[in-house]
Amino acid sequence: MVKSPRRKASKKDIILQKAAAMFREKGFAATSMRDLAESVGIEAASLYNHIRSKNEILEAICFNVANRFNENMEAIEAGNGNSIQKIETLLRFHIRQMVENYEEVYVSDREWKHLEEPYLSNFQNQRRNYRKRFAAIIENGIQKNEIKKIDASTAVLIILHAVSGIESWHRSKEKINGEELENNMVVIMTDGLRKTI
Amino acid sequence: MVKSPRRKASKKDIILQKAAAMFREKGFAATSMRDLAESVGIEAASLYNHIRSKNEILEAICFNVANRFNENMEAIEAGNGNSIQKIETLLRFHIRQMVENYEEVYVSDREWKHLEEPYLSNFQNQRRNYRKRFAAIIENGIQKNEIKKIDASTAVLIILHAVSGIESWHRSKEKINGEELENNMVVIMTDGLRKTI
DNA sequence: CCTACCGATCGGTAGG
DNA sequence: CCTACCGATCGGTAGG
Repeated sequence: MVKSPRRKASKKDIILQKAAAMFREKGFAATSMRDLAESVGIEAASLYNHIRSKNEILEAICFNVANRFNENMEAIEAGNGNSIQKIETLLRFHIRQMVENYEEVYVSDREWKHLEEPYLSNFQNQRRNYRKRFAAIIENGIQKNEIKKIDASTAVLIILHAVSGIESWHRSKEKINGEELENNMVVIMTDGLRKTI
Repeated sequence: MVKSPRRKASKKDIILQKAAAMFREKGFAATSMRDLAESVGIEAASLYNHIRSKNEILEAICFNVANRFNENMEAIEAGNGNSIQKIETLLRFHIRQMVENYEEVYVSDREWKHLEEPYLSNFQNQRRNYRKRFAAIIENGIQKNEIKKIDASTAVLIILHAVSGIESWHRSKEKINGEELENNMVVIMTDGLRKTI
């Protein structure tokens, strides 16, 4: 799903994919290598022919996701459009990532605390950097009078966390349509709840 | 902090408080009873004179929080005010709980998956019920033409998750003032980002 | 509240 | 990729 097309999923890919599903469901610490091995269909010891350690799996998941978001941020920064349009594009990207790829994204968002140094610091820095760049877009919009005078960091916080809550949806029976969800969120975030007309 | 005044904090209270801090920091599964005992200042075996099991601690934290939120919801449902006012009151309650009591609230929000049956189902039911009641307030506002026609469940999702992200704030050096944070969030959620005048 | 200890399970390795 | 196994650590109990 995340991998480039044409290439077949290797055993390592399968392990990462199953691991993301289990880490999301039970959490990193509560998932044992024996659990994971069973879901892959091999013995626990055999996992170590494909990965070096349990932590390496988490690193692969977290940095895969981080790279994807960073690339998208660069594209948006370089693109045209006013600040509201940029925020809308970012918002739609986040939502789509959450819907299409939600196990990886969810794990990266909630389980990164279990990374070990130096990966932990590296990841935290990337996170901080991403939020700053997001806030800079909002601040730019405020200066240009496209966005009302709110605290940019608070707005970033709200947007990022609002989107990361999509999981509760994803598994609901209603199975809200992805596009409809996107549009609803965009309206609420950009225009608020209150009826103005 | 949560306890009724006048009564001194018992050893059990101290254990629950330290546990909330550690569960938030490292996660439930990654916190050992030996870790917890050390932070309380006794041996691991001695914890069991005050609590029955590790899971009982999590139960106490989660249901304490759930009860507080349910009581507040009842008060708001029974009170007067239009739908926007009710939502604003709910929002402010959530934010305040998160700021003043955030270790307990955070743990209840992120670690409840580690509850065991029958507590797990009980907690999930209360959660679902709470969200339905929140959505009902929004739907009522839509009918009365106070709120624009958005999907009420999506709005609840956004609001609840936006607020639960406050933790990243709480520990930031900026130490944003609680009241200022509240006002910023209320404006963004009710009026959106776009400048309308 | 402590010392001493239990069986179970953990992440990971040796050797083939 | 498996069998066999390691030392460490886990939640929890017995007995005082």
